[in-house]
Amino acid sequence: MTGQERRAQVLAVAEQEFAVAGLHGVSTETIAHRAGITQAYVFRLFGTKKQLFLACVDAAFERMTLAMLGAGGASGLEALTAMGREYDAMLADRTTLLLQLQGTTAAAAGDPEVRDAVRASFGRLWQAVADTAGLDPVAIKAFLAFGMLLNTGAALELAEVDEGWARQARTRIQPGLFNHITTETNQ
Amino acid sequence: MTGQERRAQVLAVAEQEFAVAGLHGVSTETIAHRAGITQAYVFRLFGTKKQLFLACVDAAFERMTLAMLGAGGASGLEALTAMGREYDAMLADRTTLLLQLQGTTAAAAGDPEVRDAVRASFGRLWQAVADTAGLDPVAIKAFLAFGMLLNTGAALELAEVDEGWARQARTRIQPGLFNHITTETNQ
DNA sequence: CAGCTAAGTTAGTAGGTAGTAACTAGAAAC
DNA sequence: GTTTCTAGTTACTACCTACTAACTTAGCTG
Repeated sequence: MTGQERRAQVLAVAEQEFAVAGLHGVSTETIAHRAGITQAYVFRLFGTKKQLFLACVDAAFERMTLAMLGAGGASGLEALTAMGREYDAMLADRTTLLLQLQGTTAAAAGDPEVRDAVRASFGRLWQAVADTAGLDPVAIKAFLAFGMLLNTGAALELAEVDEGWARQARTRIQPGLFNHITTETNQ
Repeated sequence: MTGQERRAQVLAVAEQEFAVAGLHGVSTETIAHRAGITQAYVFRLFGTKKQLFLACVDAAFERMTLAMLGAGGASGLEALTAMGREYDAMLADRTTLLLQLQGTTAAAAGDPEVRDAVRASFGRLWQAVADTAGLDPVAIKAFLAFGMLLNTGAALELAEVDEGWARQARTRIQPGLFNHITTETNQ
């Protein structure tokens, strides 16, 4: 296997592990074993555990950002509707959603390297949504806020909770909502 | 110092540590040392590290829930406005916000004990907001979604970021927004 | 003062942790 | 046909980890 192929494979394994367990919740040994290599080689490929973690988080935000940019073409509300569909499709990809969450919480630890990297990723995502939709800042903010709630839902596995509040957390929001937000906040 | 006093003190220290570093990001030794006792005594007081962590997360959600319930009295939109003020005041209490985030991400690991506890806490918070405001489910959902975004902002320390998107993430949302949401989703 | 209880410590176990240095097998290059 | 590069391993260090059992000290009570 070439270096690039191996790197991609290790990254894929690491993403799954970090997504559920977080930076300190899984060992490099576990990741290496699942990838079928020795732990020492993981360090050869990625330098430090933190760098591997950040590569995973970055990839997750990048996937989400590209999905949002890919929903462009149409403008304004239509673009937001398309992005909503994209975000909804992302619900199936639990790893991506959880990595955003894990990156965000890891950023709270105060390590500037982690914090700055996650900030930058989040900023790019925000900017992508804002540029693609071109709507009122409040509508963009609302859109991303619902995104954060979906991430929470993924972590708590609300899909399998049969209670009133959990069902309400699951209901798809109507795209028209953001149109009303835009209209009302600009009146 | 009595057992109860010591318990409360250890809990306070543990909350601060877990809030920034998460369940696996801080050792019981560190917490014990900061509380001025031996590590062994922490286990005598709380049984396991996980139980101590869950006690911290529980306390954070409980504080938030009580703050929301305390904003009641008025009904409907006025209650939501008051709750918004409460949530905004909570921004000063970074520990509480981050513990919600840490609890949520820890729940992703698949441990049923953690997941069920955090689910229950989150459900109680949701129910408290819903009962106090008594508004449309979509408005409640939007309110809590913005809450999740504030938690994210706390983790990334967006308050000190001087970029367009970060400034938009900081802007207070107008309470009237939720009224429009209620009106529009019920039309 | 004897006995009990509550608060707390000492000293350990058993295993995991990130990270490093030195080595090796095979293929490609000149 | 030797050299050089690439993918990968072995073997290790130094230390941290949650958790336990047995002991101690001080105050309260009969």
